[in-house]
Amino acid sequence: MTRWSIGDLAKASGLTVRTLHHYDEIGLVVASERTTSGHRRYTPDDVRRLYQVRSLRQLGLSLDEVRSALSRSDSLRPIFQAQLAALTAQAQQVEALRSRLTALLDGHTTESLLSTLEMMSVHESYFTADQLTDLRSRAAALGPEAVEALKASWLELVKQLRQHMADGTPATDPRVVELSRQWDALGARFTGGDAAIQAAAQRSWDENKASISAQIGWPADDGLVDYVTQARAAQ
Amino acid sequence: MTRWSIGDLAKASGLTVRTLHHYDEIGLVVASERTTSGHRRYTPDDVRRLYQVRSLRQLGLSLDEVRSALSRSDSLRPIFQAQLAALTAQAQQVEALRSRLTALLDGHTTESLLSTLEMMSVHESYFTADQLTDLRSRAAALGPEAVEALKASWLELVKQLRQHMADGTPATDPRVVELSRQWDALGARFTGGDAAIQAAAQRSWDENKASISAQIGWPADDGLVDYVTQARAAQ
DNA sequence: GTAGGACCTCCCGTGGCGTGAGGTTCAAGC
DNA sequence: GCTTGAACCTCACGCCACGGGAGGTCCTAC
Repeated sequence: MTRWSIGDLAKASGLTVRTLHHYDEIGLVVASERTTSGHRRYTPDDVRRLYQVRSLRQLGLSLDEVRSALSRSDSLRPIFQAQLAALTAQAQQVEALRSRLTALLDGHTTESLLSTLEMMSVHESYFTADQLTDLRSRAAALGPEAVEALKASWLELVKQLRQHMADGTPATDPRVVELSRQWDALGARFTGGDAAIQAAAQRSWDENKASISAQIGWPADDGLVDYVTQARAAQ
Repeated sequence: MTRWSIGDLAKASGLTVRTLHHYDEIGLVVASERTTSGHRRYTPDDVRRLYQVRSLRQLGLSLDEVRSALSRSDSLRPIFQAQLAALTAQAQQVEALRSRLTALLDGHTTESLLSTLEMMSVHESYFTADQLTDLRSRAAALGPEAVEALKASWLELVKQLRQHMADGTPATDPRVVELSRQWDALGARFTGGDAAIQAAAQRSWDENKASISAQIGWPADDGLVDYVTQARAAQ
């Protein structure tokens, strides 16, 4: 029995009949012989080739890569090296995702998960990767409680400012100017005083008012930012 | 401007117009409004949803997973945990592939790459993962030179046995019996004397004679194994 | 009023097969 | 020799997350 039927070969190799059909279709592993009625007969050479294909596939190569790897044996080493580089990159990406997920799961309540994600997502459109790394490391350096404290101060600040707005206090009022100074100081704690990051935040703000408003809990287009801008001018 | 055109939203979010079309088609992020002529108008709520989708996608979730994640916020945590588990598994697989590739690239000449792979592949059909780990750690413990020395002894043994076969020496001849004892001893060095591994090897042998023959460099069906089996019976 | 960019829908293509449908052939038991 | 059920054959559509193009309409700025 030196010829294999497709079913026996499928069992022996652990692949499916459909997969062998597919390899035959695309000419990757073709049954060298056929019975008169058209049934595939795999020769030992075909079987050898199939096992080579299977092992290369198990290393994560695409069928096209497998094909060219088998076409000339001297192309194996560069292909392997490329594959190793690709796998290394993939490993890094997977690790990055994993750490983000673990951080999210560890540090947040269920309700805050989505809004946190949304903020991250929005921000990533406007900050460069380096800037984000910066922001994150700063947040990490401060520690989670400090970050929470900052957020609380922020909300308190916003509350007072809106109260002044509602009261009709002019933006040039010393109390408002003082609040705007605190606003900027708080912002600097987040941005590290980096002008580029502040500019990116400003740009993000200008272009995303509407969509950001909901997630931070107060209407974004009620003129608060403009009010602070005016007050800042009077500093 | 509280409504976004699809092009502007694409630019702002970093996605393509086609992607937004796709999300609209499958009902994941639908533009709540249309102009009279049919152009999509995204409301702030739509934009918010899009950013949520984008952030969940960046964590590696499928569109279906994103959909169910957004349907009920309490499903976020389990979904994240599942995703984390999947990513962990993926990271392990990628690492396993990477180490296999590095080992291959470090330890083998170009010509031996393919046949090594093929043998690995064939063996993996017949050994369990644990048994393979066993085999590999034993090979690692012996060190590469020792493994090469074993292979050389093996080839020498085979050479002598085939000579005896060609000469017509009966399998019960003491010299042949001694050689069969060495054969088993060598095998034990590989298998660690594990009966299950030896049985798996035997099964692999029985079912793969033809395909194995080429890679180990001598015809597999010339009766050598049967000859040794007879000799072993006379031990 | 006209150019050209933005938008619309429809539809085929990707990779690596899974999963039938509908028909032929093989192998084992009577 | 005959029957049956398993194995095999060839289409051919489906998946996932869109990419890309055709062919047509609409909007906006000059």
